[in-house]
Amino acid sequence: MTSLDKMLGILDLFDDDKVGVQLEDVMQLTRLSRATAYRYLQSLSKAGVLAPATGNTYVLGPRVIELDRLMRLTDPLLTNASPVMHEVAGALRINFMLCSYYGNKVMCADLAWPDESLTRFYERGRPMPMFRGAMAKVILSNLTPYQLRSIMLWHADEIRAAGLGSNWDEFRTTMSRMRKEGCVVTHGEVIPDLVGIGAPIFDPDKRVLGSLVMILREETFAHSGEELMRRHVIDAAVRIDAKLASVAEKTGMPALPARPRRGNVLRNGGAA
Amino acid sequence: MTSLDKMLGILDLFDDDKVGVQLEDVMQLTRLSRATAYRYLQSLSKAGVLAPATGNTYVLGPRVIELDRLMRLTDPLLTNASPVMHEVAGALRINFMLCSYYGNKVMCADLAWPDESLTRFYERGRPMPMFRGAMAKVILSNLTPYQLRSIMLWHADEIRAAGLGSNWDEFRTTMSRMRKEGCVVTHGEVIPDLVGIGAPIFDPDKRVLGSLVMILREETFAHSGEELMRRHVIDAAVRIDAKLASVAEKTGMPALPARPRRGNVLRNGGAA
DNA sequence: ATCAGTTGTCGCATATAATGAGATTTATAA
DNA sequence: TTATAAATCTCATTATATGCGACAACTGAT
Repeated sequence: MTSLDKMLGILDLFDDDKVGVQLEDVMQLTRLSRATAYRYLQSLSKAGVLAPATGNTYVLGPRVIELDRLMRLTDPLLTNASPVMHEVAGALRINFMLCSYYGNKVMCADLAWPDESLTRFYERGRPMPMFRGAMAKVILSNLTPYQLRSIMLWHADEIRAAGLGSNWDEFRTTMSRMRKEGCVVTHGEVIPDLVGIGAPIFDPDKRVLGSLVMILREETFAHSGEELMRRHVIDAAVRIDAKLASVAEKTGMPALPARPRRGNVLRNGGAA
Repeated sequence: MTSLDKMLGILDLFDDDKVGVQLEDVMQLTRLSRATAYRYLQSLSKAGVLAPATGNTYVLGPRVIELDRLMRLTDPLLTNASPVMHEVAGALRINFMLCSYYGNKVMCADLAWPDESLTRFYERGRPMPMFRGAMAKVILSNLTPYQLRSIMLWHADEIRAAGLGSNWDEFRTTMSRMRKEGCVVTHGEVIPDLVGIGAPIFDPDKRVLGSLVMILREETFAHSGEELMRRHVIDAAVRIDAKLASVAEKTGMPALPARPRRGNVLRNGGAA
């Protein structure tokens, strides 16, 4: 572990219950001297990632907000897909979620939540499971064979536990079948009593960018007719694909932001 | 400049027009070898701050969104002040902005924008000037003498340019007067034709957390009566202070997140 | 599915640059 | 203002980041 990694490890100290880190925390984490712990905190503070606070603590800094703003501004998924999602959700009075794929994580990127009778379990920035739920499966199934192979290599146990196959051939077959279906329907895999209907969103090069997911109660789902709902989701996703393609056309391909990809996964286990 | 700083410097490469960095950019920035540039990118990617993307580029990663979510969840300003601001803005049909103070930066934390006839110049995450505009001045004027002194030491020219005083005594006097006023009114200092009326927001220890700013056109301002508008802003700010205090009471002081502070300013020029 | 070309990683020797201890300065609270 | 705690600096030491070249992983074209 390099000093770079140790410094970045400080970010791991933050979670929902810990809003500020103290020198002690850093010393304990890194096993480094007081002076060096301060040096790390200083570097992060200089970059604005942390900010010194009262009470000998350091809190997350303004840079985080700035960078998040940049992402919101430039994420093709947010800028193109969100409007479509909100429109469709509003018209149908059904809840939707937009998920983004980041090489090793599936994250909720945006919500359209017209049906307030359902609690907003999800929220922007919350990490989603990788092998459970429509949002994840629809993305997984549209990855390249190469990507799938490396994921299998490192997450065989989780894949088996999720019932996606106990070996490479089974996994591959399951994924292939899901992909051909055009969308994935899951029942209570993330939250009990909720059905997710997910369709993939592709960039102009046909790489999967993320997923659009309809979320409804089992009861509503039963009344609405599966076929119809699937069509709604797929149609919306296709509209988004077209929008992405037309933007790419207009701006001349290269201007479209590059999309996340797995790193050198066979070596690092998909940590990147 | 340490290697830690050089690595974090990679974040500077991103801006509104640059959504992905390439190896070349990093090598040029750091003047380091190909291998080391990759090492930096790898560390940042492992931490999720960056994500490898197609086209040999690295984009901002999911960690940024996660950390931003944490900040939104725990920022006392957002959780306490936003609801009050939205309520007041809605009732008056006047636009408001909530600004946060981060030791060396003033940033827009949230907006309530009921009057859509004004363009939304501002947005969450956009850095604000430090010496211009009601949002900044109201915060500045409520810093401790110690903090003011160190700011004067490093930003004397900017302070003079902003007309806040050409020496320590003048600056101190100006700040003191503003503080006693209870709120600051500025005309077109950030955007022409817009008036800002800002009031400070304090934590239970009477330290300034940020500012609440009413934003209206010169014309509207003239019609509305300055005194009345000032009262509206101050009243809202006081309500927020009370809310913050009562939360602190209930949870038992220490649970209230610590607030940003300037680092060792006399040495590092307030970079932290 | 296989294969050439590109992008990313690794192993190792070397020297640079990070580290720890303690002195010193800066910040905060009384 | 002064006392106390927090943060930073100085400097000798050596651990560790660096660069080079070889190699592996990935991409996309056949």
